[in-house]
Amino acid sequence: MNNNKSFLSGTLSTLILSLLKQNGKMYGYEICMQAKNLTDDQIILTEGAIYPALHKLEKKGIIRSTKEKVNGRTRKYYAIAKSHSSQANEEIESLYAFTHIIQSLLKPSL
Amino acid sequence: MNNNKSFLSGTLSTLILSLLKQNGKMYGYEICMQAKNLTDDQIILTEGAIYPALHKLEKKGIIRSTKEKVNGRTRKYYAIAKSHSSQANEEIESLYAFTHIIQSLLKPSL
DNA sequence: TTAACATACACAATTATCTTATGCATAAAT
DNA sequence: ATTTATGCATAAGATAATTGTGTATGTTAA
Repeated sequence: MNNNKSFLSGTLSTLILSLLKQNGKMYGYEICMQAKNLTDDQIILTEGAIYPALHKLEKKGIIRSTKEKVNGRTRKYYAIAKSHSSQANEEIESLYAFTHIIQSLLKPSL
Repeated sequence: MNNNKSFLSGTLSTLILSLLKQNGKMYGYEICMQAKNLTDDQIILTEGAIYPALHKLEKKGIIRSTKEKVNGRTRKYYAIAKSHSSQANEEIESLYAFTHIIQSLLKPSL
């Protein structure tokens, strides 16, 4: 990813899991586009970041992939592995909680 | 830092700026302790992370340091450089906004 | 009294992660 | 015909954090 001064650094894989959870299955390019569109171009996930992240998550067994041919182009769909859905949920909740902690640090008065 | 699966990755220097802004001046150890205490041990800033981050911010001119001897121990106080306070504020606001974007991605229903 | 804990800074090796750039390939649009 | 969009992948380099270590002083408990 590239903007927001790279605040996203450690959050990419968890964001991916969150999007996969919400959509069931998605392919890499779709994840990039959805993040971009949902955040009004504020979060840009680059291919150089997203594909290695997906590969790593798959290697860990947290997500699994299936290939599909659509309009002559191959899509590689990813979905959260059933066996790891609770782990994924925990990670997502953990990131959500983290954002609140940061907010409380940044604006302790609120 | 070490817990939260390292979600803090790209946010450390901005968190430092935020704490410095709130407290006027602080020394490294104090920053670690305050982050730990304010977040109920949820955010642990390690020395290996905090000191390089402080040095980098100082090198960039965003913060400045002054040494003070307290109880025989030397403390190196840091404060936001007046010339860079607006830049620091922008960064803090940017991180704050970022946390909201992430939240909207994680829980689009809310 | 001495071992443990707290305070306080710093750095170095390793690992993790992201950026930037590039490459391949097909389809649609201009 | 060329650009734009779709779609995956990898490699080099930069950035940044983890983990471990080192130095040093003050306090507290066994």
